[in-house]
Amino acid sequence: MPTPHSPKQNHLLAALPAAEFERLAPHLELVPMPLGEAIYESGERLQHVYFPTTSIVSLLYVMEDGASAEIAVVGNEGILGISLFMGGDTTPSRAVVQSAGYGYRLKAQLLKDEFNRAGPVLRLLLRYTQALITQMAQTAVCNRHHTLEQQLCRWLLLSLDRLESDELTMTQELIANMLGVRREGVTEAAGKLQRAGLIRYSRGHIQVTNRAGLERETCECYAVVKKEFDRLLSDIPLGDPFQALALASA
Amino acid sequence: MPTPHSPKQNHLLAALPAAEFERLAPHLELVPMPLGEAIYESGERLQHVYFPTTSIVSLLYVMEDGASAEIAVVGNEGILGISLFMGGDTTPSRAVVQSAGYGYRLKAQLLKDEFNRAGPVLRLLLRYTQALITQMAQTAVCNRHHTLEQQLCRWLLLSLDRLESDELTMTQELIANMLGVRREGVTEAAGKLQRAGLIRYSRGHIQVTNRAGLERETCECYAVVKKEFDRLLSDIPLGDPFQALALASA
DNA sequence: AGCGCTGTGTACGCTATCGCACAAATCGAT
DNA sequence: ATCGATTTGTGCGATAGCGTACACAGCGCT
Repeated sequence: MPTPHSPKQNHLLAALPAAEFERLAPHLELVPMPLGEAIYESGERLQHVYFPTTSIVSLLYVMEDGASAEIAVVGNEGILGISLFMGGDTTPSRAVVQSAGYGYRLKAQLLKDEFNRAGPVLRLLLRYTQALITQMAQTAVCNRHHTLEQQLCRWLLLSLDRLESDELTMTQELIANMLGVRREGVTEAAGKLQRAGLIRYSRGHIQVTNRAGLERETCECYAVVKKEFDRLLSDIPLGDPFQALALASA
Repeated sequence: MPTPHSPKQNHLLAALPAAEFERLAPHLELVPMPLGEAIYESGERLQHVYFPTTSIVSLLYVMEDGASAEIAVVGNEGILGISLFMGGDTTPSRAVVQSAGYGYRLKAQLLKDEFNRAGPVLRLLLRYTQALITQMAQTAVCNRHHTLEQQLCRWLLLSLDRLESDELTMTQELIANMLGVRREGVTEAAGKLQRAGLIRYSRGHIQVTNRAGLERETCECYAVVKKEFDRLLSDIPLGDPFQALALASA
C-alpha cells in the first residue's frame, strides 16, 4: 500500500488561497528526499524550491575546517530556498536531508513569478521567513547559553513537530553533526534521557516515549520558536497582511 | 559646529531611486539615539522603523534568566524593524543602541505603504533582510565553534565597519553583554589584543590601531558576513531583482 | 585632597565540553 | 555461524569559559 501523497501535506501550500494553489499545483513535482542528500550546497544557484511533506531538512553552515552547525530545520511547515525570493539567489548555507521522506518541488522561475505578483504568496512566504529568522536567532542564543542536553531536547522536539510519528531515524553521529558537537557528547546526553525514561533508542532509531518530559528538560528556546511559528503561520487571512495581523491580535 | 546630517548617510536610503527617496524624505525624522536606549523591546508593536546613520544598534535576544546574546548588528548599512514588512509586526528580539549617534525614523504605516507598492523599496529591503539573515546564522555558528577572542575580533570589526572612525565608545561590560559572555572574559581577551598591539583602550574607549591584525585574529565568520553584505547591497540596479542579480553575477 | 563611582585586572576552583583512544554491542551479508 | 561494518558506550587528560571574590586604577565631585 503506497503512501498517498498530496501537496497539501505541506502547510505553506495548504495555506494558499484556491486561486494561487491552482496556478502552482500543475507544476509541483513530487520528489523523494533520501537521507543525507544535499538539496543545495553553499553558494549554489537555486534551480528549484522545495516544499517538504514527510521529510525534514537541516540548514547547515559549514566552515573552512569542516566543522558545521545547524542553523534551522525545515519540514512540512516550510519551504527550502528562501534566498530565491529574498533576492540573493544563493545563500552561504547547505541544506541536507535529515529525515528521509518526500517533498514537492517547483521550478525557481515559477515561484519567482508568483512571488512577483505581490499577492498572498508573497505575504505567506515573508511571514514564513520571519518565523525562520526567529528560529535562527534562537539557535544562536541556545548555542551560547544552553547545555548539550537541553539542546538535544530542543532538537528532538523541533524534529518531532515536523513529522507525524513519535520516532526518528537518526544516528547519534548525525545528530552530533547537526548540533555541531561531538558524537560522544550526544551519546552521553541521550543516555541520560533514556535513563530518565524520556526516549528509547537503538542503532539509529529514536523513539520519544515521554514528550512532556522532554519539554520539561529542554530550554525555553523550543517554546519561543514554536510559539512564533504558531503565531505567524496559523490560519489568518492573507488578504492584507497588516490588517490581518491587526485582527489576529485584537 | 553641528555635524551635518543627511538621510543619505544611511546606505539603504542612499540606494533608493530618486522617486522613492523623494516620497519618503519629507517624512524622515532625525532622532538622536543615545547609548543604551532600547529602540524596541521584545514583542513590542513597532511604531516606527529606524535608519541609523551614525549609531549602531544591537539586536539582542534576552532570556528568562536575564542572560542575553546579540544576534546581529545594525548600523548605517541597514534598517531596524524588518518584522514590520516581513509580516510579523513584532519580534522576540530587543534592539539596544550600542554606539550613540543619530538615525532617521519613519512612521510604520508609511513604510508599509511603500513596501506594498511592490517596487524597488520592497526589493531593497528584502535583499537587506537576506544579508541580515546571514549575519544571524553566522552568529549561531560562531557562538558554537569559536573562541571568545575570535568573537571579540569579529565584533570589533563588524562595529568598525558601521562607523567612520577607528574608535569605539564601549565598556568591556557592555561588550560582554552583547556577546553573551562574562565581563572578565572580555577583559582577558581585550588584554591579549592590546598586548599584541592591535587595540588600545581605557575606560570605555577602544581604539583599533591595527585593523589588519584584527582581521588575522578573527574567525572566518567576519569575512563571510561582510562578503554577503557587499554582494547583496552593492549598487546593483533595482529594476527587477532577479534580472539585476543575473546581470550582477554574469 | 579626599571620597566614591565606574571600569579594569587578577586569581582560584568548578564544570561542560573537547579530543582521543578503544571497548562493546548490534546488524547485515556471506 | 562468522566476519566486518556501523553504532554506541566509556574512560581518560586537556581546556575554555564560568562564578565568585576582591584589588586596583582613573575620573568626577565636593
